[in-house]
Amino acid sequence: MPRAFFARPVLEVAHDLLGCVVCAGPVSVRLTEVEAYQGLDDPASHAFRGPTPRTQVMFGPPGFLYVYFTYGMHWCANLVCGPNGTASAVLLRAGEVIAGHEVARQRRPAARVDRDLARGPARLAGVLGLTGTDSGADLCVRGGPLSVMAGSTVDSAAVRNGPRVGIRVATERPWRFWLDGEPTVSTFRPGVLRKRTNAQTGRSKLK
DNA sequence: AGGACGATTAACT
DNA sequence: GTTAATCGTCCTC
Repeated sequence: MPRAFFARPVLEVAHDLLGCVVCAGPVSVRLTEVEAYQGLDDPASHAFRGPTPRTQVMFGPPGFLYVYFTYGMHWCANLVCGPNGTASAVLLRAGEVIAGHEVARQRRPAARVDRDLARGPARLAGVLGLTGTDSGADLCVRGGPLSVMAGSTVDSAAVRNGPRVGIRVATERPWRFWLDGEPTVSTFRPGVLRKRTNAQTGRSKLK
């Protein structure tokens, strides 16, 4: 896709990414579920507290890949969107593998059925073979680790949206988008609430 | 320098 | 339905 596709408001891009096809080597995935993160205006975004070495790519121009490591074992992939500097991105949450099944199964041996190959953000990044070394890659040049292409037309009436999965803040923002009835869409799960500790509140010691 | 937590998954009961 | 795995990142002191 041209950079102008990613340069639009992130909610618009998230909606339009459904049905698009992402390709990494021989593996192609048709996107069925994504989430929008609106940078500095979104407490749930990694970019909310300003740029860090990890999130620097989000603060650059749209059309680049942001890959992060989480839970000590998983990679997740985002596409940087919106006007330059807004630090917005779309998390690729799930999709249907439509080509390269053999390589996809090698990359994700734990998947028991093909439906599970790219069901969930870490599985999707895994099936695409993306890791931290791919973060910062340009999506709009040939030969990169990931390319995004238009898929078959999606009926806008099939697009649903609702709260994002697994987050503890900004839970009221309905910025998760998915295709109704797709078996690869992950089930909703609220963020796990944990008790705040003294160290986190910064109030452990008396003043 | 120390510690809490995570845009999750797989393997359990 | 529950929970362990596992470590980079970032906040706090």
